[in-house]
Amino acid sequence: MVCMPDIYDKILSLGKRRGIIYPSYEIYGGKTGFFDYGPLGSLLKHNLEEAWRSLYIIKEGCMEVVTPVVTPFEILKASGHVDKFLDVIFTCQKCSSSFKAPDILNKEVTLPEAGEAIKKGITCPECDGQLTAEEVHLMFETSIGPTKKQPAFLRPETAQGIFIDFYNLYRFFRQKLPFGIVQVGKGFRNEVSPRQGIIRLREFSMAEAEIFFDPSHKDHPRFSQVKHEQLHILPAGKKDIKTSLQEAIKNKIIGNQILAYYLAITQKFIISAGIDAQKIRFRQHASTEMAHYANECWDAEIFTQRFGWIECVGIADRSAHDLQSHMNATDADLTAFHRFDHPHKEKKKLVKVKMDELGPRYKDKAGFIKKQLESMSPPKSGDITVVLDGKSLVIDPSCYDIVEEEVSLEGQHFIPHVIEPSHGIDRILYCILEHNYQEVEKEGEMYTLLSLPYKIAPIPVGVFPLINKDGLPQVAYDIEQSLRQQGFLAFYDDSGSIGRRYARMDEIGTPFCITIDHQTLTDDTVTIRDRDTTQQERIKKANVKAYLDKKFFSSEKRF
RNA sequence: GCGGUCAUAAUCUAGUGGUUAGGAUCCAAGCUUCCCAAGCUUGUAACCCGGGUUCGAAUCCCGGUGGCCGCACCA
Repeated sequence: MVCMPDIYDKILSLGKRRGIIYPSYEIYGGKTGFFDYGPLGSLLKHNLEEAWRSLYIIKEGCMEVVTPVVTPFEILKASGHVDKFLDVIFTCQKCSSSFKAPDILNKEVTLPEAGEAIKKGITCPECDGQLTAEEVHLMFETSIGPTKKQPAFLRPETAQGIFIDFYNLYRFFRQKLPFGIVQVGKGFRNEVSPRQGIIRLREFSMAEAEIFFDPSHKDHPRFSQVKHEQLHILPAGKKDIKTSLQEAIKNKIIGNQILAYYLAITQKFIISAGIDAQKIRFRQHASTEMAHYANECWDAEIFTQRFGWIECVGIADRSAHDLQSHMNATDADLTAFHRFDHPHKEKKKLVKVKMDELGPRYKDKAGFIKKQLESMSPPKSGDITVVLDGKSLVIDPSCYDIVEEEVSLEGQHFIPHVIEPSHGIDRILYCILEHNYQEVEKEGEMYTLLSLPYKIAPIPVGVFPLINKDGLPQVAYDIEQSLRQQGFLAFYDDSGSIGRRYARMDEIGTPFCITIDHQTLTDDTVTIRDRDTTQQERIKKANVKAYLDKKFFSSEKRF
């Protein structure tokens, strides 16, 4: 296909030229699926992640944790990743082609089953050669310990670290639901053959939130604030529609309010981060494509020129899957406790053990017998038998009383459910660049501008002397330093014409440029230029900080 | 993984076997410059890697690596 460089190429080119992104390991020829963030890219990514934290931690009240990347085998075994992130493939001995086993056998198979199929005479569909079966992981394998190696993986998602800590976190939140935990960090997937450049990475950054709640209360307290939000949604197997969240809930298109609430704030977040509101849709996963841990999942998809709709945020109802899995695998209690409004009282017959009789008679077995007696409901009449060392044993009635007591049940334990909004930071970042990349014609020349939201822009303000004499550079330099001391990453530049300096700043999305001219020397005023309008205002030097504070705080695209 | 296609400086590119690989942009130094990529001078900087054919290879052949497209895979 012959094509002009599309916007993806332009962004990669700009990114490389201006220190936003570089292909990793470039001087060694590069490695597919890995990208470096350069100086400005790091600032950009940091700003995006901070904006996300500002939303989830400050506004939504979640708390952040940091857990390891290296994850022992058994955790991902319990969570289902070891079994589900595994492909069984056939490799031909003769022509070395590889095939996914299910493609050839038309069903999911285990490795031994694939081996059986070979014994039964399955051969290479290309050349009829002898096949071997093997498993390939989509997780990066590693091991813990230099000598006695324990198998481990680099995490495929940050979420598991949160689930593992549930017991501690529930106590931190003083045993009250709902609460949310977030984590921002790296995840890894050893893609077979990553394409799509920065869109499909083997090592990527994600920002995940796990919202724990009582499944009998799937209402969200702030749902009413978002219920009129309009979303472009694409329900599984249906046509896409524009609808309000309220309608979507009413028509049972979205399963519950909590899920719907996070769809709404996801949309608000990505728009405020600079995504074009017209290029967002929420697509529901069909049951066949859902990850093993989810029972309802919506992807926020963002439209890009080269790749079309790409999944940038996955919002999944993970139900009790993960906590249940880790409970099954360990003895940990990962339940929450729901206190009834009024204790449930009921009369109950109980076995009361008399230890002064039982103890001397059964010695060291007495404790074990006591446990059994107390946990059983007493028979209406006759002897009570317990099982000791595999044998039935009749317990003498003198060892216990049967009493009727009123017991009060204060509440019950349950496994919290989880809604998970999971953001692909790198993908969102690319989409932000694409949606804010503008080429305008300026006096016959192509002029490049990144119209980034103020808080995302890597450099918030440039400071220039109009010309390099009469002491203007020193004044500009002092202002730059002063802004830096006050928390603004100001950038001093005195090279080239003033227009070129504005252009350089526009190209990396710097919202404001301060210029020092001769008037500054007489009345302490400076000009401050707006990136989007190119209009200038003249303000007092002393008011620069306040001016910027106000602009950055009242920006439409703030968080 | 299979097939197609491509690979020249930070970026975009010219270069059909023959001098010192050409241009533009960017970048840097200097001059100039009272507000939007102006101009002048100077400078840094490239043939993806490995073999082969040839007197001679950026150019032709083979292999590898990487990008892109299609299929497959993944969500």
